[in-house]
Amino acid sequence: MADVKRSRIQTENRAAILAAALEVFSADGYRGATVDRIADAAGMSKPNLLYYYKSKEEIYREVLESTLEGWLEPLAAMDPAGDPFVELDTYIRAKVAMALARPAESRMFANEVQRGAPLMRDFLEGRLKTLVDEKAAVIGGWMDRGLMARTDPHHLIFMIWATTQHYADFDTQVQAILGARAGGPGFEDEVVTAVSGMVLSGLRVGP
Amino acid sequence: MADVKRSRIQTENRAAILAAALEVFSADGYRGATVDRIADAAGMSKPNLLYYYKSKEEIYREVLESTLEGWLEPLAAMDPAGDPFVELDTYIRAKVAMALARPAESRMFANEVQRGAPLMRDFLEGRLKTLVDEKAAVIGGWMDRGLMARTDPHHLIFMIWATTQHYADFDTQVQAILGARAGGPGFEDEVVTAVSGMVLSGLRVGP
DNA sequence: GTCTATATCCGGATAGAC
DNA sequence: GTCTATCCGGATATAGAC
Repeated sequence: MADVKRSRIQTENRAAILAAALEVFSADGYRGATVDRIADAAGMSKPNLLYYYKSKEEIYREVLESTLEGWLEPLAAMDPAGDPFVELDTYIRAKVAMALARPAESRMFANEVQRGAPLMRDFLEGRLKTLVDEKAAVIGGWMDRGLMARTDPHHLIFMIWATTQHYADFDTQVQAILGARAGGPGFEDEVVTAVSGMVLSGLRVGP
Repeated sequence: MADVKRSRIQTENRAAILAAALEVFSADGYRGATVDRIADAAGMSKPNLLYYYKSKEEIYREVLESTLEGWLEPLAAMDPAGDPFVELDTYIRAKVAMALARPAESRMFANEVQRGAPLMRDFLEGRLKTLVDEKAAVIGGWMDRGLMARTDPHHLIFMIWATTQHYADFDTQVQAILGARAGGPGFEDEVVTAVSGMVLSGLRVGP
């Protein structure tokens, strides 16, 4: 896929399709999305779109796979040798930034998982589980060394995922409740401060 | 709606339709769901189903509205006169129990919000916002009185929502990572302990 | 490479027999 | 109240002209 030689127009059109598909899939899910709306959003006709990707599923797989890796990076970057609170704060900061910068990707994954992850099962049980188990062990190590309070590392990771992705997946709800406060220029800092503060303050070890 | 007289068979069929619809809508979203699959799951023919509900949208509205109120109750029950940690722990406990007992409802709401909440907008900006603002003020009052550490009350509520609903909406992912540990008999307690512990420990005021 | 036209199927909804 | 049959719009995908 990645090594095929393509003309400039091909590259551009494929990119336009993937960008359009991301928006449609994230809003309506795989079943609810239509090739028609993707083609519209990509500014081309439906047959033309199907010249680049043979089927709706092929587009979906491509969008999923091309964005998945990016969401693993911040967790993978967590350094066992670092200070737990610096590492966790950095992680939370990165996840909040991603949720606010690329909410459509977050919603697409949420959608896929909510329908039982038919296309992501292997990824969830394989690469993701391996990475999470590994990082849970890192966090457990910090606890063993008395650097942070004891809690279940897996649930701590779930908590960070849930709280950060909430601002992407439930953006509509957050905006309905916070009004103009949400989405403004200082909002990312506000969220990072609140989330990081609440998550980490409970993990500090008493002096 | 509620006052119309109905035969026993009508009552049963309508209930079967709503139960089936909940499953289908929660997995595939409004657009992705089909009347056919709902009818199948309800054990009746499509025309027969449409004898009870005139359209797919009517079914959807009914399922949404009939389940919405239940999810507000635990928050509404939070008592300003109570102890903050008892009240918040009770709230978290109730939300975890609901997420594990009725995950399909949680996923259906998540789906509706993720697609921009076309049918729940008024609810989000009205009843929900009012309730959240009111309870945020209650939490703010506890902070003013020095009963708990200071943090943004709205984000605290979001955090409780996100962490508890995570176990319903991302159930597939949680199971992929935790394996047999998830879903077992002691799992609800495990989740309550982890979530309540992490959320509340950071809010305790120093001795 | 991109279009028009179209084959084919599926989904929502209705008509009318029983 | 429940069924079979069916209409019709919309959806995926393809054929073939340009």
